[in-house]
Amino acid sequence: MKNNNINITKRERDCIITIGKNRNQSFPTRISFIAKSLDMKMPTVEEIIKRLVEKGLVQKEAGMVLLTEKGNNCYEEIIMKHRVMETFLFECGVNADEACREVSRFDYLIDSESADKIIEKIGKPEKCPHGFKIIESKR
Amino acid sequence: MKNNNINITKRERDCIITIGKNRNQSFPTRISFIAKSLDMKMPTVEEIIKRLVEKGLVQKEAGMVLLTEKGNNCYEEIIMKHRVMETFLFECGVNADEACREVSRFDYLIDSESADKIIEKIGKPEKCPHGFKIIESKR
DNA sequence: TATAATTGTTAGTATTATCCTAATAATGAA
DNA sequence: TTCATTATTAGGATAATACTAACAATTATA
Repeated sequence: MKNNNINITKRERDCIITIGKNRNQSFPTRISFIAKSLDMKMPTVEEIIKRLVEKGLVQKEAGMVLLTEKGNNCYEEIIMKHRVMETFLFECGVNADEACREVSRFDYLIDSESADKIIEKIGKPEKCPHGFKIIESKR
Repeated sequence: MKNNNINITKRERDCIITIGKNRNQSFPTRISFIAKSLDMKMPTVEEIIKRLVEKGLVQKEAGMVLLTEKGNNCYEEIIMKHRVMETFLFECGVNADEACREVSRFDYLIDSESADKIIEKIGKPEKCPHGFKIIESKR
């Protein structure tokens, strides 16, 4: 009730978002892809992924980086929190992609219980305002 | 426009809030007081304050820890962001002191420009919902 | 005032998260 | 098979957060 369900860091969040976004793509998610997406070097990504594996959120399979069920839940939660907050900011008059960038800094810090309550107030948006993709902010 | 005006860490934020909250109190703000308030040891606080002095947000005077003008502006900004977000969460049905605790995790990450826009939407609350004091969250 | 208690500071460490380069290993493509 | 890409490991570096121990300075009190 008081804290977030899963404790992750900003960069772990970024990696989860990158992997999750790429789930249903034709090409598999690889360390190199995540590194390119987030403008990081591969060993840096390797280390963050290592931690996510330890936390049971990610698994490696034949060179691919996949979300576990737990990781997928975590991803869905962050996306939900992100969209809800972003929609709110957008309705306040913040530019859509600016709102996206900004919310990326703290979406993962929002309580799930709070996010649920915000949803009741604001509705569950299926996508970012204006259809912008959720970005993994570069630090 | 894209980033926050001043770059501070979570703990720097906590210290600024503690000092700012104590500004007009009869007793001066000391390292020991901040340490007690935030449940940290004095050398830890000393180091964070050292960084805040380097950033021009805090100054030391006769054993007292004071906010500079810049530091005071920073404090006012965070408080504003905090209250506005907290009010929003409260209106969504989140318990007042829970909202306070939660918002303390990310208030300092909100853009000033966004906060201004939220204010136009939600009004400028003079105090937290239910009059709870803004707390410096314990990590 | 002398002593005790509280505060402040410095030194020295530790941990975690982020990052990197360089080297090597493995895999895939041509 | 050779080249290129990708993955991994090793080895560092830095910043933020935290601590204990030791000592200095200040304040309070007996």
